[in-house]
Amino acid sequence: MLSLSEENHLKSIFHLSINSEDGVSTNSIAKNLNTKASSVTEMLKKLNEKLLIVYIKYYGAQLTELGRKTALKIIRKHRLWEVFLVEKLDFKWDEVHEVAEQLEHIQSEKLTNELDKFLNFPTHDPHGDPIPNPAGFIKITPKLKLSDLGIGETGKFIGVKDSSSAFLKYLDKRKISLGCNIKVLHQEEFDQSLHIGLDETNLTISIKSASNLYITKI
Amino acid sequence: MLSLSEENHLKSIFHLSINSEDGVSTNSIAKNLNTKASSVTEMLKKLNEKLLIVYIKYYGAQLTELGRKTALKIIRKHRLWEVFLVEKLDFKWDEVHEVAEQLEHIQSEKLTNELDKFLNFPTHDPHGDPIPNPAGFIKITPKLKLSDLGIGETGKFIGVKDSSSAFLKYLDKRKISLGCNIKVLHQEEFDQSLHIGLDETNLTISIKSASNLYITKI
DNA sequence: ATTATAATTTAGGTAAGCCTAAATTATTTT
DNA sequence: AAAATAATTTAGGCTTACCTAAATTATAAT
Repeated sequence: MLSLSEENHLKSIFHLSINSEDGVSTNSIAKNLNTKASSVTEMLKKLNEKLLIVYIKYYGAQLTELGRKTALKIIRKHRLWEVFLVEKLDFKWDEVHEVAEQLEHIQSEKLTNELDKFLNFPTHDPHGDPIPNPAGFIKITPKLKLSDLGIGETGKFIGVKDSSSAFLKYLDKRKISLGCNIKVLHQEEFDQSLHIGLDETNLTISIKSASNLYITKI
Repeated sequence: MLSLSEENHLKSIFHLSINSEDGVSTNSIAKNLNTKASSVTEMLKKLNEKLLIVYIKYYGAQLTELGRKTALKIIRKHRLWEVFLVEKLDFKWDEVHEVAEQLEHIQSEKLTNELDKFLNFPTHDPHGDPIPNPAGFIKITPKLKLSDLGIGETGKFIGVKDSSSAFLKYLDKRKISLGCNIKVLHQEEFDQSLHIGLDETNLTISIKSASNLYITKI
């Protein structure tokens, strides 16, 4: 069983290593977790001992396969709880993070898997990030935005890039809600705005808005 | 903000002071929390400093009004999560405690209140214990058992006393489920068993089973 | 290639929350 | 009421997870 701090360090290393081959630096972890580099060094030694990372002095940390799986199990919980908060408890997308940061540390496989079932096995969280399976497996696919679709293509709305409350209100007003299917009907030439079909209705949104919407192709 | 350990001590004192006027003893808390008396003494000093309890050396601890409200807010969360686990995630009544012990420490008033709403403002947890309101107010009523009802009276099934899996299976088989209404139709003289009405059906249960079912009168 | 700067680690300290063992106070027994 | 026993507190240690400041190593600049 890992401590809260150990779990947070693992998660941080996972996120920071997404876009880089080599070791995650002590400083970047410290910045990410709002602690000091010396505290991180200490923890890296411990995680190395526990075979969760490979830590080389002055070089940085890399997750082992075990560490990666462990991180992804925490991330799985985080993202499932986010879905729960938004879909069942009417949280806004920008309100979920702080609470999910706490909920992700609850230890109970049964809880996680029952929650998954209750939510109907969602594939993505409200920010469009994929949810790992129970074994900590994840398919990393580049995030697709609505603006990436061609004319005539349809996508399922799975998340937002910018979750400012202004943007969320904008979506609410237009009845664009998580999970709905959006078809790109036409693109204006002069400002690239998109005409889209949504359930029974059609509407127009700016290219800026469209590039804020994450989708999966259907 | 209280630490996990502070919260657990408060809760423990609350539960241990239910049936006694005077101070809760150091030893009883230690036993309850699986720690040592010396650790408890330390904590009692701290909680006393924080005005959550009144602690008198060699006498024991009593909750202040603030401490009581604080304890009840934690208990509110515990019981709401228990309802969630049983009603939404198909946990059995005897599986919920360990997980609820973790969930009760999540800090977010919004979360607690939205959960309450989502569960439709339940009044009792699956063990028949009342759920405090958001301000930490609780109406303590003696637990009523089905066996306490008179002939012709109806009660709503709100919890079980013994939550052994044998008993839970017994209830499942007879389709006696949380929240259903039970009317006492008749009592056999020779073994005190009860004939009860339940939705469309009638059935007979032993007096022992009846005294295991908590109800509220309707 | 030195030197300056930045990143990292080490050394040593602190607070929380636990522990054991010894000392103290309360309670019960005789 | 004194002695024995039980409960409680105090004293002193330990571990985890932080911290600051100093020392060390890596990297960039001249």
